[in-house]
Amino acid sequence: MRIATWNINSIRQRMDNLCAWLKERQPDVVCLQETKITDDAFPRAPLEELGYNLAIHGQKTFNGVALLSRHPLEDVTPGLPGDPEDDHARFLEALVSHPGGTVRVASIYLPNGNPVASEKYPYKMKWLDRLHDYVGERLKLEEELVLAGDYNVIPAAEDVHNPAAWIEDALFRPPTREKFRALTHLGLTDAIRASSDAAGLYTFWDYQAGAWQKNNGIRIDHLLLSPRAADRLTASGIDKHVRNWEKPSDHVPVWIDLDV
DNA sequence: ATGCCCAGCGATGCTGGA
Repeated sequence: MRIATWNINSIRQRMDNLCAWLKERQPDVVCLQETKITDDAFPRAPLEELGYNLAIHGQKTFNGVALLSRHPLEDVTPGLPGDPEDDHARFLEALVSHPGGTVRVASIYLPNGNPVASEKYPYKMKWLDRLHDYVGERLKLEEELVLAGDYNVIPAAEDVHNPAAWIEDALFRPPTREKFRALTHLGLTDAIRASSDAAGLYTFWDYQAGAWQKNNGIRIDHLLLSPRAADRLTASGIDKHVRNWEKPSDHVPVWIDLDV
């Protein structure tokens, strides 16, 4: 089973690229972020015509997550537990039911957190704490669990072209990375890092200042796997070439293959 | 040294992104 994540930066602006990439990569499940659309306006038809079931959790203007799946989606649950006041559409979980069993998949759009001196940074840190609590509970189920999305966290120096320029940024400053490590130390495997120590495996390049042309990128889109999912991991990849397409998102798709 | 670009909203220049 192939599972992918992609921050598409507006479903309306990216539908042509999304459909072209679906045909090319043939994923079974896709976690989307930054759909930027309300559920009633979500363009379902082109995706359903390609054979995907949809689960969507959106809002007007910002955020918005979705799941596409060739297999049936059950237990569809929007929202990360732990803060009833949080009305951002940043989390959507479902159980993918395939012929050999089930895989639980969550599409995650973690808060950016900049500027650090604003209320946005504590919101990000609290969101990481909530995710930590959620993962602790979920791992008790000993399922195949895939937490995929835009984490807005650069895990380590080898995941950023120019670490010095990012050291005070909400995506890379040490307290952020500390919380991300605490999360993975619960027992999650970073799928890309399971197969390569190479530096320069980026998933985002800013639209500004020729960042793409200079390969001034960062790795912030991750698939984190439960032990049972990690045991089934056979391949992973970053579809960097999509950043060269017309009207690209600033993020590119990341995918894994699970032998299930 | 700083901003550069893109999207949404909605009517024009702002916010948010990372």
